[in-house]
Amino acid sequence: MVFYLFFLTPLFNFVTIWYYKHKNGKKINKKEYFTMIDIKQKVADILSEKIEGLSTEEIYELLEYPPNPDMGDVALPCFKLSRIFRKSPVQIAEDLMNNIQLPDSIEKAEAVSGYLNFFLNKSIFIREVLETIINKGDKYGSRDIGKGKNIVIDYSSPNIAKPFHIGHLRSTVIGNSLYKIFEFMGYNCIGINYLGDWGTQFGKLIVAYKKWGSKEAVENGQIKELMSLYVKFHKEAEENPALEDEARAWFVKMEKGDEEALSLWRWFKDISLKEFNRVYEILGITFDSYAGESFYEDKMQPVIEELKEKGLLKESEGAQIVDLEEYDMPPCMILKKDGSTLYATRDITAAIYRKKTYDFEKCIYVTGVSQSLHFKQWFKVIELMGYDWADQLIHVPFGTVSLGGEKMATREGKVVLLEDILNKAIEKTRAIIEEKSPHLENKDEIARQMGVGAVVFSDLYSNRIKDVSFSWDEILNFDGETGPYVQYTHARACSVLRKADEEVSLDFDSSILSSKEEYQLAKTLYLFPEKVYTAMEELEPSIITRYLVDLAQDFNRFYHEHSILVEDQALRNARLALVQATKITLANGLRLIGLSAPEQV
RNA sequence: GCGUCUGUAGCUCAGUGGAUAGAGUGUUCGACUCCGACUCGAAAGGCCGUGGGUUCGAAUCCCGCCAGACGCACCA
Repeated sequence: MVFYLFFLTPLFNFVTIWYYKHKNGKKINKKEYFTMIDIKQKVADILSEKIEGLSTEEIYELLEYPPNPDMGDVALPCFKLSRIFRKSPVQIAEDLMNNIQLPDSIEKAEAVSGYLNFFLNKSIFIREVLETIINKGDKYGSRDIGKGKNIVIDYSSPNIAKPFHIGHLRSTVIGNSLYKIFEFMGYNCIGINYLGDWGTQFGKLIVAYKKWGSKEAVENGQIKELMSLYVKFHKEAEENPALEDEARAWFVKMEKGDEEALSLWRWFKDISLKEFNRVYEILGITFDSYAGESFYEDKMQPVIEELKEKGLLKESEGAQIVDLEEYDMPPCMILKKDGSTLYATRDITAAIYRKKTYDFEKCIYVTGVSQSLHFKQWFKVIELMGYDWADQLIHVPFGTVSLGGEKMATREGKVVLLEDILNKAIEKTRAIIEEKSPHLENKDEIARQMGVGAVVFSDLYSNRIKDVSFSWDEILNFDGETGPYVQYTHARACSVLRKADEEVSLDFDSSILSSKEEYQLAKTLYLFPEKVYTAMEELEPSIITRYLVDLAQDFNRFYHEHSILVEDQALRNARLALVQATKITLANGLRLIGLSAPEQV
């Protein structure tokens, strides 16, 4: 699927351009054409006339961006062509250079040791890029490839009765970013917070509460009291394993509808939700559905029947399993020997329900990498049930968060609460604002946006599969490649535009923007749609995070080297357009990773 | 033991089979009468874990080994 989408990109552009060119037999609409600029496409079109035996799409795939600006803007490595044409790559590059006819938009082509390097006409390129961005505004980088298609994203999904700690942040922010990215690509997204509100851990909590807790203590201590009961349970259970059986028995009672068990469960759930919602509010994250595990309690029986009917269920050591030995996997357990259900039972049920309800094109699960096998197993069960949409289920794993080298474990009480981190980050930002911009309006809101931004950005900074070691110093560091740096850069661009106090006009002379900083900035701006697309394809928000740092750096270099609000009106107009385009792109990118883009900080 | 993932500058990390492997941070040295210095520039810093293989070409693909993380039936 990934390969398929990748292959489609150039085709999509090609077809779209063709469509615009031929629409109603009229000349193409300039504005529409500019929204589709694709410099590789331009080069591929030129080359395809001279290279026989390769389609435009194949040539497109060969093209790359040179590592160094001195080598041009787009390059064709001729080594692979060498075999087809039985000529040396050097020769091919030179022959092509001498034969191709360059349009105005390409200044020159140079053959250099087996590469054919194309140099764009800078002025035309900058004009096209800036016009595109300013015309499209907050749609710059968006597509409509997902039009009419649904994508379910299952993320955050904290366990009730456990505190929301730094480990939960990753699922929340990665999922939230994927939601925004797919939405930007035209998909209709359904964000589901699959709350862990069912299962044996409630049995444990009930046992602990009845033995060592009290109504008063829970009402006063809220989730912290629940957590300490949970921790105490595991401590005691080490000495007295019979407690585990008691806990399982209480869960069986829950599944059988025992009123005492259920009312305690509801109470614990309410307490937890209050806490979670407070954190989501600080983060500024919402969900379309909070259908947690308990939602599927009355829907599992038919699925178990279905597994039985399809001959997949097998008894083993008293439990009901689906044997996956044939696929080199341990069995997928469906029912425990006491007849109660498990995680996999609910996941399978939920997937079937979601397919029926949302008719998704993809259903994405954002969870820790430690659950990889679990997903592999039950995805296989769905396939064995004969559902051809099994390949639409996608597990998006992320690395483990550790605490000073040790794994965080709620059971042992070793956690850093997310709310504490967010509040500290906000506090720190607030202090900086107080010092640097004491006259700022709504300081509290800006402090929240930037403090949260710092934490979220740092979580989305590396490839999601990497393990992270939590450190207060790192998460509260606002220097270098951080959220505040990018947000600050955006605010700075806004500030210049405010000072200019004039409409940014599209009527500017792009040939004035001739410095290397200006050209480099335009090139980076150009890359944004491609980066967003890759981030979607690879389900990897860090691609956008990285890009934003590059863009902010390029802008700051430009800003440092050149004055924008100069007397020369033509130069001023052109540079303001560049600033406006940067502002738009930074804001769009920040939005896609779930950060605010305040205009003043 | 088996399986999955990770290993790149002192540290944290980027890096589509292609040209001289890049940022940030830390260290050293610089730049503010100037649009917001939470900024910018320069220097130093690399057997890309290791040994083979494939290829015109490998940090990138394949195999072995080493190190670490995470899994491997009644938790989620």
